[in-house]
Amino acid sequence: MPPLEDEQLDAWRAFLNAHAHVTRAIGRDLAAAGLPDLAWYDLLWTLYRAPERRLRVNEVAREVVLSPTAMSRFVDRAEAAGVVRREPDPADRRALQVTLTDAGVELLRRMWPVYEQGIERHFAAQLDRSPQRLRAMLERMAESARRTY
Amino acid sequence: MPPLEDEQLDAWRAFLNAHAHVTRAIGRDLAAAGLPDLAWYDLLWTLYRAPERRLRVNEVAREVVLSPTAMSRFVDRAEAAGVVRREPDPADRRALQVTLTDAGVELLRRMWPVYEQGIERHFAAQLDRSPQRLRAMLERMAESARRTY
DNA sequence: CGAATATACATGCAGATGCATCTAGTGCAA
DNA sequence: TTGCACTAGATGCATCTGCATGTATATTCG
Repeated sequence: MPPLEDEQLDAWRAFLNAHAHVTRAIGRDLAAAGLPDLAWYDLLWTLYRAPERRLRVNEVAREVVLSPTAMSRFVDRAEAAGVVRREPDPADRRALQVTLTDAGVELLRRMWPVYEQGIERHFAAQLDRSPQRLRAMLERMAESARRTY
Repeated sequence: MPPLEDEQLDAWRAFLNAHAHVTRAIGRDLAAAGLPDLAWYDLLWTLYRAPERRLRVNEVAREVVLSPTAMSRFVDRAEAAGVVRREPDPADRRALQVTLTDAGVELLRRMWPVYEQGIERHFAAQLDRSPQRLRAMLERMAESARRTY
């Protein structure tokens, strides 16, 4: 492996910084609008786009990159808030399917404008003209890191 | 503000994913080597490169994007571990300077090979040929988000 | 100068996380 | 079919976080 160059290291630090600042800024925007955090959007949206709008707990966990433990409790909270529901999985009695409720879809809709504006202002507005290239690069990174599990 | 396009949104999700997976992978590598988390490296390194290797608590917090509360307690732990020390700031008696101990420098040195390899494998190896351009973009993002404080 | 305001850091409290562990249910294999 | 390793998910515990607040010091301005 070639040694790490200063420019690459600088890019890495910029990566960490950009993530921290942008997610914080969006989190603040959501909180200011009386809405839950970004993580809630991720959970709800992941279910929304899933086939039949339902996924098993561990599947959602993988999608949003949360440990099964954290997801189990996250679903507790989301269920208590009425935005998702746990239902038995007919195909496997160990498993539970998490499904989106109407209130969940509704929350998703309320969050989107605020979230969208945050992504737009802090992220998309700074992109070059080829978001695909960036996306491909980021996906290679995630893939590389995921493989080491 | 132009509406958010699908490609931009895809890039955003890839960004969140890449960050989550890569930092987790590096965290695991460090843990497997019996070393503390990435955040420790950030703290120590920030002090290491600071003028005179010392910064006030809130200054370090800003550098590594941690709330002052979190940093206060992080410094507690780091001090208990003997890698940093709190010293009164002669210029302001409210403030405390955090300084690196020899053991801190030593830990930094032990962590670097593992950390470097993680950055190299999961991040740098996936970069295009112009890390500067990516870096500039990421810095614009951080800057944009920071401004909204 | 002295009062009001602002800043640096610490801390009580209420969440939220990961790890190890537990329970229940699956599936393969002898 | 029964026994055993494996998987899905929940939970106790220790740890870490943010918010609101507290204490001490600095600064500003009438």
